[in-house]
Amino acid sequence: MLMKMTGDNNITEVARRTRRRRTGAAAKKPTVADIARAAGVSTATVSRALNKPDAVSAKLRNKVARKVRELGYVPSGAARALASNRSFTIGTVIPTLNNAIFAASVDAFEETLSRHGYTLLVTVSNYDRPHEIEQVRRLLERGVDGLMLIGLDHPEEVWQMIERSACPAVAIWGHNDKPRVPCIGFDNAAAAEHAVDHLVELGHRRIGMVAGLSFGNDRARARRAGVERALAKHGLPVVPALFTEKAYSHDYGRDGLTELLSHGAPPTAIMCGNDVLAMGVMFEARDRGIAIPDDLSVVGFDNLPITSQLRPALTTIEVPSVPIGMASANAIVAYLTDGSPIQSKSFPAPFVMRATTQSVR
Amino acid sequence: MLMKMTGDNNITEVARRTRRRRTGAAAKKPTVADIARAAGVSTATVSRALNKPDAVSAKLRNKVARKVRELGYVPSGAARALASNRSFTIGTVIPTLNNAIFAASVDAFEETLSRHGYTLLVTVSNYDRPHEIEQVRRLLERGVDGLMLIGLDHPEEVWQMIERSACPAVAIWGHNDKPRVPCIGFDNAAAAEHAVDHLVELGHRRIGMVAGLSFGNDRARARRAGVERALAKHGLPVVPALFTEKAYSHDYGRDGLTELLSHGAPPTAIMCGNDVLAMGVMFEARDRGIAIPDDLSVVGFDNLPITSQLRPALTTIEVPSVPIGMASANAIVAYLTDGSPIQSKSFPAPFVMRATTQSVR
DNA sequence: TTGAAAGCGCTAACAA
DNA sequence: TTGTTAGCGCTTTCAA
Repeated sequence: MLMKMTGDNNITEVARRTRRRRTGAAAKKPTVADIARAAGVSTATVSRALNKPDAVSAKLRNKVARKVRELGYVPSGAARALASNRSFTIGTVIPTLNNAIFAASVDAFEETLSRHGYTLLVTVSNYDRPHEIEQVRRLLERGVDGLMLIGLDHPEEVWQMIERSACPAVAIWGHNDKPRVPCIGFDNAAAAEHAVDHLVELGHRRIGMVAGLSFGNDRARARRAGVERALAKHGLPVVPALFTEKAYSHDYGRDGLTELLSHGAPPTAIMCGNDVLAMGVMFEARDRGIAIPDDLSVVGFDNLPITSQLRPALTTIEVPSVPIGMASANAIVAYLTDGSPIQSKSFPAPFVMRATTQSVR
Repeated sequence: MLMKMTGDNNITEVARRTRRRRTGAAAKKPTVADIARAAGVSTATVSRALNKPDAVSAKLRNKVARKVRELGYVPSGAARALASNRSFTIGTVIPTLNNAIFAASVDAFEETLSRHGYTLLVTVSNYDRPHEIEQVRRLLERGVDGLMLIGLDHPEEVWQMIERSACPAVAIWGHNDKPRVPCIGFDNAAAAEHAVDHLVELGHRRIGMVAGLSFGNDRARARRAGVERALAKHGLPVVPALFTEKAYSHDYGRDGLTELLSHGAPPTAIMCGNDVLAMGVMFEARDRGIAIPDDLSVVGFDNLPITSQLRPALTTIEVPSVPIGMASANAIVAYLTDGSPIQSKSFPAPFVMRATTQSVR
């Protein structure tokens, strides 16, 4: 501390040292300036060598590359984001990761993003709307370049924040003619409707449903609506007592069956809002000695891997979660790369006929 | 463009306008300076009002808050990170989200982080080591404040990057006396060993294993090691033909059983590396008419929700994935908040005895 | 193809 | 308690 320096430098140096102390005395991480100095070029050249190599002569490019390696230089994402207004980061808020179908989509989404140099910021809402608003706000603060949301059912505040921030967004899993943001998904209602058509063809007339919770969940609602639409189409009654909504677990599925069975004229076929509920129904039926599909037909939704292993194997609907994840990531990246507008898209959700459905006896 | 201005201002203004055009002509997002001006205070006061409200008089605090709302101000995470050297972002690289157990941990991890104002950056390695290195590098570039890794088996480069960057890290799911970074998990080997003890107690002498792939996977390796250790302890032979490693799917589990069955003296009990493999074994046994547990005992690992619903219900080992996720998030946050060192911790992994194990007949 | 230099928006040291 | 101001490390004009 005894060295002499000019006033200005002194202040600068003190500040610099103070900062360093905070970081932990030790390693001063190299910056572009350090690389530039070591390579005998300007910081602009270093930046260019790193980001648009073609704009730099091979000689300098190599020299820079060598120094980067030698000094163990790691660019600062924050500085880069601040200067370029791009974070190479995409945000998402999903209800929960603890659901095989969401996880598969997110997995595919991340993988695709990663391939293009983007990192995924994951946030979960727990199906809580205020919390979702908060999460979107935070993602926007973090400066994400794009946003992915599950479904089309979001608080107005969410849409507004997205619009104000001009952040490109895509909603997945849903399907709608005039969504607030482009939507890459499939037609939940049509898929459910088609399954019921099949049941009706088999001769079922008393068809019930153990649906997923529809509040704030447009997919669950669409599936239920599809069932009701099909019933109406076939001139069948929608018996309220034969429709119940349950949270996502095997046990709730069991409860669902118990509930429908308590009706004077129980259903001969049950459409379920998802495979987990359908499995719950199957388990409860098994424990009650109700034979599936002889006494009762059951249809699931999602086509989880295990459903094909059960006996009887579950008839269900395949959800294109991986294609959706990939397509939405690609759409966002394309938009960010060359401005191609994000197009809504609907994937097919094939009906998977297996062994839990049979002609009514 | 006909207005006059001084040389210096001119340059500045042009640059400013150019930037703005890139962003999309329209909305000039407000900055601290705008808020400061509107509220008639300094930028420092705005910053303080936002970050450490107690350091600002109630009057100014309110004034600032009002202007923030009025102008729709959203702080820039990048600028904040650059200036403060903190991103309030934690990174993780997991093998895949498409695995109920990881997903549950990550879900709990994120939730806990979120509660403390942190956002989770998720990255997946797909069990690919070079890719994992790349992902860690990217997370570090993004300036994460902390890192969460699955297991203790990582490329040397990963450890080095973590050390060089002085980024606090925690490994989860594993257990080891001298891990490279603190480890919050459970003793996979001991849990597996305990399960085998149980099998031996039931009189089993020919015990096989359908293990998970152990390459680059210390958990799978530990589970296998635990089984071998238990066998040795009881003076039982480790028959190589009775040990096989399989990837994560029901079908591979089926293959595993087929393989062990081809041995002259097939096992009377099979320990599995995870529940999915165990279910595969059960399904294959069912299809072959092998009665579980009468003809064959089976033990899984993970205690997936569905295992309790199967008949017979699967005997397995409970993995504390949610506690692990929460504890590791809390540990990182505590470190970041007040420097409390991250302590390794091992949770119990209880043996869940159900109906797939029985005395050898 | 290269360099000089002006910011990007914020925080924090220091002075008042 | 508040204001001034110097950066944080990078990108991107603009000029050469």
